[in-house]
Amino acid sequence: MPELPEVETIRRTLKRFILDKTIEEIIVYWPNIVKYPDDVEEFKHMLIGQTFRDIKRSGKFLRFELDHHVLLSHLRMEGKYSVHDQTEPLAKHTHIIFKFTNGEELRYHDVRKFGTMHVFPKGKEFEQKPLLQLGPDPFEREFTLPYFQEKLGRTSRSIKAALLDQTIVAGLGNIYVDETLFKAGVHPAKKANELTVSEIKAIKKFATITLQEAVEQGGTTIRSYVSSDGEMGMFQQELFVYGQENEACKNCGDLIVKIKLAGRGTHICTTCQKE
DNA sequence: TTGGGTGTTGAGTA
DNA sequence: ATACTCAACACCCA
Repeated sequence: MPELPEVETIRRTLKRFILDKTIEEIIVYWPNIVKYPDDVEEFKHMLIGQTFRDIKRSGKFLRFELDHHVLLSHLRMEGKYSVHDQTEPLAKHTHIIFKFTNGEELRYHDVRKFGTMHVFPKGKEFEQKPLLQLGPDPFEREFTLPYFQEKLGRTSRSIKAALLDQTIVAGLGNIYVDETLFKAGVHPAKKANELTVSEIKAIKKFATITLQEAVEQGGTTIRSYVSSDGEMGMFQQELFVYGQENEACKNCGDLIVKIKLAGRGTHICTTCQKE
């Protein structure tokens, strides 16, 4: 569920709770979440005794920086972090616990168990999967018009599929791709390499604006997303097309329709977004 | 009741 | 290279 704005909100709220906290013990109830190292005991060994120094973000990945290692965490559809006193009862679907030396603990909760974690020595995290192939997010300096033009010009896939491709631009998911393409007035089925320069400029501009505004609103809560202090996002009030099927387009009044594209539910106004 | 859909992504196939 | 299906898993709703 979380896309860039939700991950960024989680990053900011979680920082307040875990910086300078030291890991004393780790409990893993669902080992499949730990992708690297493949041995869970080694995963624990690399982190125990270390202190959280910072939390950063790359696209939809959280990067927990400790003294000597970095924990990469991808929330996929339903991953959540929260901090509790160790005496509080565990919620259902809590799969990994990082116990601190101060009696608190960081809990990873994930109803669908799709989330992933990787641990690498500090500085090595960008040299291998999963960050190696990740493109820049719209807030990074590398996300320039020439870069974006070059990437889009090299694929005949739909612009929807291209924007969901995290190696081209990181951080957009199904909600923000649909919102971006609506605001840019581009039909999601249009082939990426057939877009005009002005369409590419509009997509770039509205992707950045939409993500920025969603960060300012604390993300989008559709069903289950809450940040690490339990707060819901507010950006769902600002959605133009996502989840708005059979509602009137806020721009022209025609009905928003939902189609299937790139394997995903896709929301469009067929008047504002011509093929 | 049950099957299809869900804010993600990777693998396998043609 | 791309598109399509399936997989991981649990829950919700028509």
